Formats: sequence, C-alpha cells, structure tokens
Amino acid sequence: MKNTTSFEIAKLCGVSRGTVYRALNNKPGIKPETKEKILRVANSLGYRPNFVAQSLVKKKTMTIGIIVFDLNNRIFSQIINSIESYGRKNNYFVYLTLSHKDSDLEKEQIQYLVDRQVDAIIMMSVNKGKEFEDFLKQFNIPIVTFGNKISENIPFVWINDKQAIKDAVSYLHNKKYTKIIYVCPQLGHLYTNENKYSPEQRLEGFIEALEELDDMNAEIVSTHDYLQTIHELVSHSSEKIAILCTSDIYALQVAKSLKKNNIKIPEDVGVMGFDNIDILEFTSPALTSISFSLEEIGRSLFNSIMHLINEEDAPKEILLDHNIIARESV
Amino acid sequence: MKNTTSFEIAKLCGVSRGTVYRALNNKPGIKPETKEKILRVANSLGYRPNFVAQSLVKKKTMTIGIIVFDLNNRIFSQIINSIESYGRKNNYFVYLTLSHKDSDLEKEQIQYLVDRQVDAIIMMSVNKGKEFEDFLKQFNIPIVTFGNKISENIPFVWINDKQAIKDAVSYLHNKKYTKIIYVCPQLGHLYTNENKYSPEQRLEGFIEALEELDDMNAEIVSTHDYLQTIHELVSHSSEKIAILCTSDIYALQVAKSLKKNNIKIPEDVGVMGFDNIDILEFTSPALTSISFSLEEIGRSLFNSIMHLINEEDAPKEILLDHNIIARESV
DNA sequence: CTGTTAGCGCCTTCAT
DNA sequence: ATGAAGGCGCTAACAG
Repeated sequence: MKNTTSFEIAKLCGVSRGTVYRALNNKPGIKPETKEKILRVANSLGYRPNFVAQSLVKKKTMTIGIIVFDLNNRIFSQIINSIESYGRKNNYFVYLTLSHKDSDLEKEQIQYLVDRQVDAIIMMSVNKGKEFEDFLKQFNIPIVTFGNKISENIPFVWINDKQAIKDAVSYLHNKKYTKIIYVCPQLGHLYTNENKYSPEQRLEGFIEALEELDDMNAEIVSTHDYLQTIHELVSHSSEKIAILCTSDIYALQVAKSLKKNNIKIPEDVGVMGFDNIDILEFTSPALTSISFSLEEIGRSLFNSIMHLINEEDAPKEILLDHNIIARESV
Repeated sequence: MKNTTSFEIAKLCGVSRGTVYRALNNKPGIKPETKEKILRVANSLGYRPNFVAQSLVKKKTMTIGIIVFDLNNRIFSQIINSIESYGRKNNYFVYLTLSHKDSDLEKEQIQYLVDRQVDAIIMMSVNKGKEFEDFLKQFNIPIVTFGNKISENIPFVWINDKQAIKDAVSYLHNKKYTKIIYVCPQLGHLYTNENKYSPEQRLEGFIEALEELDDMNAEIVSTHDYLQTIHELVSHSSEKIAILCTSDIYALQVAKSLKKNNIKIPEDVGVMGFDNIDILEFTSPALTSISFSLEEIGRSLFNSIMHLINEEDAPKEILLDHNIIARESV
C-alpha cells in the first residue's frame, strides 16, 4: 500500500501541486475554502509528507549524529538520554553510532554520518590533534565535543576536570589524610594516539594540587595490576592514606579488593571515586565521589549545536559545575 | 562548498550520467577504460553519493528505529549497544528514540520514525493490545519487540521470565528457605494501560512455582513503601526468609535497607535480584541474581529484523537462556 | 489566488 | 557500450 502524495491530493481536489503545497505548509496566497478542502482531503487520506524528499530538497535532515565509545559507560547513556530529550522537543532525531575507541572506525562513522547529511555531530572522540581537526573541517558541518577536547577551535562542553581533582585533593587534605594514591588509566604512551584529554587534565590537576601542599605525599598508580600495587602501598605504610580514583569503577574495584584483604574503609584507608554513578549508595561503605550533571551537559551540548546549526557562534568551551558528594568511604 | 554530484563527474569525463552511474555502481555494460577514468575522476573529486537522494528513489534508508523507555536502565543501553554493532556491520544506522513510558509519546515516535522511512523498528513498548497492534499494522513496516510482548502476532525476543522466576524459587527452596518475599512493581492497575508483560510473566511464574511446593510460604510486596513492609515482615517472623526481587535495583535497595537495620545478609535473610547488572559484585555481600545475555538479545533482535526486512519470516517468539549467578547474598 | 516549471541527486528503462 | 529521458516526492520561483 503506497503512501499518498501531494500529487494525489492535487488530483482529488482538482488543483495543482503548488496549491496543495501552499495549503499544507501554511503558505500565504490561497483561498481559505480551497485550503480547507485540501487539508480535509489530506487528512482523510492520512497524508504524511515524505520526509526523505523534503530532506533532499531542503538539504536538512533534522537529525544529529552522536558518536561515543560505547554504551557500557553510564555517562554516555545519560548524556545521550539528555540530548535525545532536547532533540525531540525540537524535532531533531538522533543517529547513535559507536566508535568502540577505534580511531579509524570513528572516522568512518563520521564519514557515514556526513554521507547521511546529518545536520550536526556531537561526540566524545578518540582521535585528536591538528590532523583530525582538518579531517573534520573538510566536512564543514557543525560539531560539538565533550569529554575529550580535540582542539581549541572545536566547541567543547564538559566539567573542569583539573579543578575537580584539585577540589578532591583539598577535600582529602582537610580530612587530614597525609598521603594520596591516585588511580588513573595509563597515560602518555607514545605509541598510542588516543585522545586522553580528560584523564590528562585530571592528572595535571592532581600534580598542581600537590605542589600547593607541602604536607601531602602521593603515589600515582596507573598500571594494569593497580590493585596489587595499591595493596602493597597500603600495607607498607603507616600514613593516613586516601585512594583517589578517576572513575567510580576503579573505586569500586579498589574497595572490593581492600575489603577482601580485610582493610577497612574508611578506618584504615579512604577511597574516593569520580562520576558519582547511580549505585554508589548501595555499596558499603557508600562511596564518596565527584558529581556533575550529565543532564546539563547534554542540554548544553544540544544548545551549542543548535547555535551552530543556526549559523550563530557557540562558546569554544563550556565547563559546568561539579561537586563532591560526601558519603562514608573517606 | 557544494558536494560533487554524479552530473559533474559526467561533464568532466564527457560522458552521460547514466555511464557514470554504471561505473560507480559496478553495473555491467561499460568499457573498462571509461569506467576507470570515471572512477579516477570521482575519487579525485572526493565524490560521495547523496544518501538522501538514494533513499528517496530506492525507498530504503538503511536505518532502524529503536524505541525504549529511556537509557537510565542499563538493560536498554546494552541491548542498543548490541544492535548498533550488528547494524553497523550491515550498513544500518540506528535512530534512537525514547518513550519515557508515555504511551502517546511512544505512538508519536513510531509515527515519526515511519515518516522518516526507517526500514524497521525495534522496541520495548509501553502500549499493548489489539488496538495498538492495529495501529502498528497500518504502517506495514517490520517490527520486532522485546521485554514487553504486544501480541502473539508481533515477533518478540526475550527470556522466559516465567521459567526464570521458577528457577529462582527452586534455587531458594534448595537453599532451605521456607518463605519468600517477592518484590515486584505494582501490577494490575485497572486504570493504567501500561504494557507490563514481563513483570506479569514473572509474577505468574512465582505463583506457579509456589503451587508446586507445599513447604514454602510467600508474600508479595509491590507497594511503594515496600522497604517498610519488608522490614515488618522480616522482623516479625521466625522463618528462614529470602527476598526475591524482580530487578537488581530493588534488590540493592532492599539490601541497603536491611543493612541499615542491622539485619544480616544472608545470615538473617537472603536477597536475590534479577538482571545481573554489572556492579553487583561490588556490593557486600555480592548479590545473587538472574543473568541473561543482552548482547544475544540484541543479536537476535537484529537477526529477526533483517529477516523481516528481506521479506522472510521471523519467529514470533524467541526466548533466550537465563541462568542464576550465585553470589553471597542468598 | 492558482498553475506551471524547474530543480534536488539519484536510479532505471529504453533506445541507439 | 553509451545516451536520453522519466521519475522518486517535495520545494520554490515565476507567471498569469
């Protein structure tokens, strides 16, 4: 069963397609009676404009492409959830594509999104640097990023990672901890080209924070066997130690490992996470973490992308608020 | 900067668009030399076919619409993750749309997806029943569902909820529990039209399981203040009680509440969840739960939808395996 | 006010 | 082996 077209309505009403178009799109210059008749007929036929044809001629698809690593990370899900909601209210639909942290795949996905004429792209990218920026420039399409900044020239919405870690250190300092074990993903591999802007910023924040303190010792753990390393560090020390993790998943892992070794949190050692994922309250002890609003990040991303789509400027960097959610683990 | 079209290539090569088309699409009936030349020119111009134009004429957009409640539920994220992966390998893109459990919104989203000419829809629906089935039928578009079954006529991929709960009960029975408190969402409201197929199946499974056992007491808790209710049930009883929750979130909530009241798990009372979300191992005690592969559900959904798109039959019901992940809470 | 016409960029059939 | 022409369904400028 074919869809009815504006042409069929025209025939049925004994008018031209131009007139039908005017009626359907509230264009001026049409007699009220004919307009009404056309609308009535269109309605009775269940007429729906062909969106693809519209897109073709208008060169606008009312869709936004989103690229993230995957949906295992709750952060991505929640940001997408937020973008989708704002999108819907503005008649934008969302293409969801995953890069699986594969830089070639990511580029491929961008190419495909562009092929499909999306009006804009929102992404957290694996790629980075000038070359990638040029790659993006060639498409001449609005792009907004989050999490990992690509360059100063591409709008970026996130939190102030550096300050967040500084705040965490200061929080721990106030709690009289004398040593912080900082747990983060591996950085600075020369052989990888992965964009690790966010973790890098956090590490910088950590180092800067330490420089401002003279009564705080520190250790940075980023190896694969970090649990083992931490265990050793904790065992052979008489200091008051806090373990500051750059993601809640690390923190949960650490807490589990400590408990298994009968090390008490927070009595023996403190643990702090980052992201404030939704189940922290269910662990015991409940984990202290750094929180920020993913809903707001989504809103801000959408906001910026709308500006760009409308050929207005968008801020090159928007850093939203974060705050420490104090629970029992530290 | 405009995109190059096949027409421009034609001009540059001094051939017609038809010939360009043949070259670009590996169609027979073209001299190798001209083909090569066209391809070379196309390549040097960075030619990319206009996907929208293609969709218009082919009446195929190579996109699948997905509708779920929202992305707060990890289950949805993971299923979508899976579908996206299979989709990508087959050149399908995914429109992600959320219904927020709003039945009108869900219908609207379906309409919009159809307007955008998606090739198929995969969804977990809020709507149900004959009327909704007819609503869907009118679009004449491949649809596959999961989680909540709409009707016997619309393909459905999920697990055997009923059997899963039966297995859980039998597992608890073997563990010598004499009473089960079953925690589930509110069901059977006459004034709501929400599709609660999955929770209903689970409840039926629970009731059937009980009927087969004569040494098992039970209590069903589905009120909003279930934590309070449970607390009372647990306090005033000398039986060996297990609390069987139809979702891990309930189970976590219950466990937290019990711990707060100094009731020990599993010594004083057992707790069991459903879904086996990824952080159960981090709680203490680690929660026993019912697990099933969301990756497989995604794969199966995609598989069925491909069959339907290719106008082949797809099974009306596919129930994948589940199994109990024994941890410490029961 | 309404009709005509020419695209958008691609696919497809029919001639040559 | 190639070209010409019509069509997908809608938009938009121009006539009348």
